[in-house]
Amino acid sequence: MPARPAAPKARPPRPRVRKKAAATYHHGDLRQALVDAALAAIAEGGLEALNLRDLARRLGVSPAAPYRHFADKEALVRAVAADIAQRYAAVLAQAAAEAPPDPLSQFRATGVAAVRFAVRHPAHFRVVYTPGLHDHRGDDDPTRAALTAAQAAGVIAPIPVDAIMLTAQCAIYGLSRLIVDDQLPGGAVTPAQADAMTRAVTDVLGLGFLPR
Amino acid sequence: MPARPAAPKARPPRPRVRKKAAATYHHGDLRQALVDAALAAIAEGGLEALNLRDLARRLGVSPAAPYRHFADKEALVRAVAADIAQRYAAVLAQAAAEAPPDPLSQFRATGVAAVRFAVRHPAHFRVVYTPGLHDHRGDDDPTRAALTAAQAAGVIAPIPVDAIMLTAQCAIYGLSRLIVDDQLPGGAVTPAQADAMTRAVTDVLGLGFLPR
DNA sequence: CTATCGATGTAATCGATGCTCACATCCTCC
DNA sequence: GGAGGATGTGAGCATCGATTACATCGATAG
Repeated sequence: MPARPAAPKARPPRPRVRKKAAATYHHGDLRQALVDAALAAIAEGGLEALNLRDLARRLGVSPAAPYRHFADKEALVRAVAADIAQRYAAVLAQAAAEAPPDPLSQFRATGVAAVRFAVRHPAHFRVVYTPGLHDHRGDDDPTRAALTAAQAAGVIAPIPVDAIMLTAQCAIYGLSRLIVDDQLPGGAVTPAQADAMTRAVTDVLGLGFLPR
Repeated sequence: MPARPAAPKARPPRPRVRKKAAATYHHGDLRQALVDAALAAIAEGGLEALNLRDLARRLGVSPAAPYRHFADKEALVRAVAADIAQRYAAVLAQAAAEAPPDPLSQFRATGVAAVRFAVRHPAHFRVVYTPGLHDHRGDDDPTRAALTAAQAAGVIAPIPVDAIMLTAQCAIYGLSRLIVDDQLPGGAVTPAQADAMTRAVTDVLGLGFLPR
């Protein structure tokens, strides 16, 4: 019997990338397909719902195939986290670019953008902040930049910049997480409510470091 | 052959609670023992390292025994989370009781206590704040109480209390999580550094809502 | 005292999942 | 057109959560 029987299993045709057609055996770009599929699976059911066999099944590939591209499950998740981190950073940068240049506007805009991202993509937010999956310590956070510039220009009060930045980072991250983890009184949070909360938080913070 | 052979398997003697001795078969208080063992296992290796078979093994009990006391693994983890939540609340309450009664002191004391708990018991902190495991929305947080009382006494600025409380909660929770998840620049955080950061954050917040 | 019954623990087993290994297939490049 | 590396397959192992039928124990009623 030949190694490849007539009708081994009905499989959906796989998208090809490198060559035109001749669709079988090799996938084309399994690595990226895995990352994309994992992204979708996580968005649906969270990180706990991610499972390599299911991913392989959806891509019409054997359960062992993913291991040709990722050493283990965690490596795949790290790739996914890197992907998410990139989009997240892009969203923040764009928000800052579109906002007026004054420090409070910048600060508020990036804060709102960060919280919005968390509200819209809670599962992705959790993954990108899961310890060990991505390093956020080098993030050149637009918030930091805006605040540093503001103090250099003498627009904000003469308190240690580090303290301000730390407080701002904590408040925005804390708000994001509390919303994402549904741990705020009143239950699930709508996008509009999230925006209002972000504005409230940035205002209170602004009271602290803007001169009056 | 008798149902219970002479030397079935060498097992460590199990602690008895109900009666004096005659140690075999029934454990005594397996439920509590499971919670305690889970607490220890989580403290060592985090929630991912928790596994029912290992727990059963350590307690000298069959892998199926835990299912007599918990419907499934999640039920056990929920019991553990409740246990942690109780200790966490007690720690916060004690810190508030020991601090001077003025609002900033109260606020700072509970903040410091919360962050300290996170630094000392990072795995437990993560578990108690894992979504779905424990409901924190009813937490009568001493911080909230302190701030409400303070505003009632006219000690803080006339800004919406809700905004202040939200900001404070976000900042303290955010700081705790950033430390626990090791996502702050500079790597791992010592208890002393954590205290300093907490004080910095509470001070910046205090600038916002304390009248000047 | 003893028969009974509910509570608790056991043994055996299933199904899902991460991962490995030997082998098959295909593409590229000399 | 042949060799070799890259990629995918199939079979299978180990671990773990969970279930089921059965065993054992302790309390209690008669």
